[in-house]
Amino acid sequence: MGYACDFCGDQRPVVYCRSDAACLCLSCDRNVHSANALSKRHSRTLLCERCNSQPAFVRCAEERVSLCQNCDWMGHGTSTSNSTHNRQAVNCYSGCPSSTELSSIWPFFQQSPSAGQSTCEQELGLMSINENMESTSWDPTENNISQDNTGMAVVNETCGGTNKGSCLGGSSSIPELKPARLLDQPSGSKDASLSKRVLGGNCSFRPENQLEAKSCCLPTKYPGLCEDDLYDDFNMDEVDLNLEKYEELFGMTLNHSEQLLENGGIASLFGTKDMPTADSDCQAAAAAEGSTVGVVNAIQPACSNAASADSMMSNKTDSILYFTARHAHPTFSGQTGESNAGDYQDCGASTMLPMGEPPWCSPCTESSFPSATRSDAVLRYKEKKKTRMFEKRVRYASRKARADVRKRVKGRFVKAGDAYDYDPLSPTRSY
DNA sequence: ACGCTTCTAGAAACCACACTAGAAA
DNA sequence: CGTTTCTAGTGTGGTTTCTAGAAGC
Repeated sequence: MGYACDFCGDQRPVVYCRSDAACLCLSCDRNVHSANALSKRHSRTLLCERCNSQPAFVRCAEERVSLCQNCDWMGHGTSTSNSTHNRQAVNCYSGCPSSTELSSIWPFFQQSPSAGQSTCEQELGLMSINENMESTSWDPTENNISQDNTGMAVVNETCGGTNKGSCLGGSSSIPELKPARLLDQPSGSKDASLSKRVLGGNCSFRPENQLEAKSCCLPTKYPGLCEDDLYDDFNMDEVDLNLEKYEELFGMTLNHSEQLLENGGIASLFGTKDMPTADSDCQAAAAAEGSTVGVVNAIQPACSNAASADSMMSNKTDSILYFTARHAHPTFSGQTGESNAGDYQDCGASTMLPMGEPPWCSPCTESSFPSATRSDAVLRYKEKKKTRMFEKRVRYASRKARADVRKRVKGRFVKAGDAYDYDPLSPTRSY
C-alpha cells in the first residue's frame, strides 16, 4: 500500500504536522503552512519512514531511517542487536524553512532540486529556522543533553557515566530522551530565554518538562508571570491539550486555594485564588473512581499541608511553577485510559512517564480537604467525564486543510470567485 | 416571593465544496 | 465478478444568531 500526501494526494509525504494531524509532501507543507501567521507556527517534523503515519521521534544512523516512538520501540526496544544503534532526536521546525535550512537541521535530509526556496521565509523572518534553532539551544549546563550546530540533539554523547543505562542505545532510554519537539520553540530566542528563566535550574531534560514549560505559561490572569511574552509559548495545540485536561491541570478548587492563601502558601505569590494545580481534580478522580480515602493518601507523598508545600517550593517562583507542573503532570498520563501511545507522542509526553514518576497529586491530605470540597470536586470531575466524549476531533486532515484556506464572508464559506471578506491566504481583503 | 429586564455563556446554524460510500450500469 | 459512473451524504472552520440560565432590580 502506498502512502500519499494528505493534501495533494499525489506526492510521497515527508513531514508530519501535528497541529493538522496531516502527512504532507514538502511542496504542500510549504503551501499549507505559508497560508497565514498561525499556520506558520505549526510545528512539523519528519514523518516516520516505517509506519508513515506518526511523527518521527528519532533518527537511526545505522538504518538511516526516521522513526516514531512506536516504531523505534519496535525496532530497537526488543532487539539486542538493534538496541545499540546510534540514534539521534529529530528536530521540529515551524515557519517556512528553505531546503537549505532543512538540510541544516537534518543533515541526513536531502531534497530534490525541484523544490525551490520557501515562498514566505522572507516575509516571516520571525519564524525562520535559524531563530528556531537559536531558541532551542538549551544551556548544556542546565540540561543533560546537548545540541550540535546542525540542530540535532545528540543524546549519545551526553548520557554517559551513570546514565549510560538510559541512553538511546537501550530500549529504556525513551523517557530520558528529550523529544525533538522539546527543542522546538515556536518563536524567537526571547521565548527560549523566558522558558529557561521560568523553568530555572530545576528543569532537567525529561519529556515531562515540556509540560512544565507549557504549564509555566499560565493564562493571562497571572500578569506578573507570563502575561505577554509567555502566553505566546503556551501552545495548547502542541501539547494536544483539550479543555478538559486544561481544567484538570489548572482547575483548583477555591477552597483549597483559600487554604493556601491563609497559610501564606503558593497562591499568595500568584496573587489570585485561581492558583493552578491539579490536585483537587486528581483527588476527585481517584474518589470518583471508587478509591477510598486511604488510596488517595497512599499515592501522595508526605506533604501534608500547605505549609509543607510552601517549604517544598521555597519562595522562588521558578520552583512554584515547577511544582505545579509536576502536580499537573499525572493528568497528562491518560488516567482515563483513553489515550494510546500515539497520543503520548502527540502531546510530547513519554509513555513511560506514568511509570517513572509517583502518581501523587496533592500537597494536602484528607484532613485539609473538606468533604464539601471533595464532593464539589467529584461533581466537577463527573461533569468533565460526561462531556469528554464531545471533544472535537478532526477526522479528515485534508478537509481541515482545505477549510483552513477557504475564503469566507462573515465566517461562512463563499463560492469560488465570489467576493469575500476574509481570505486566509491573503492578509488583504477583496472588497 | 414573584415577575421582569439585562447580561452571559454555550450551542446551533450557516455557508461551499472536496471527499466518501453506496448504488447502479 | 470486477470496473466505472453517478449521486446523496458528510465534514471542515469562522462568524452570527439563538437560547437557557443567572443576576439584578
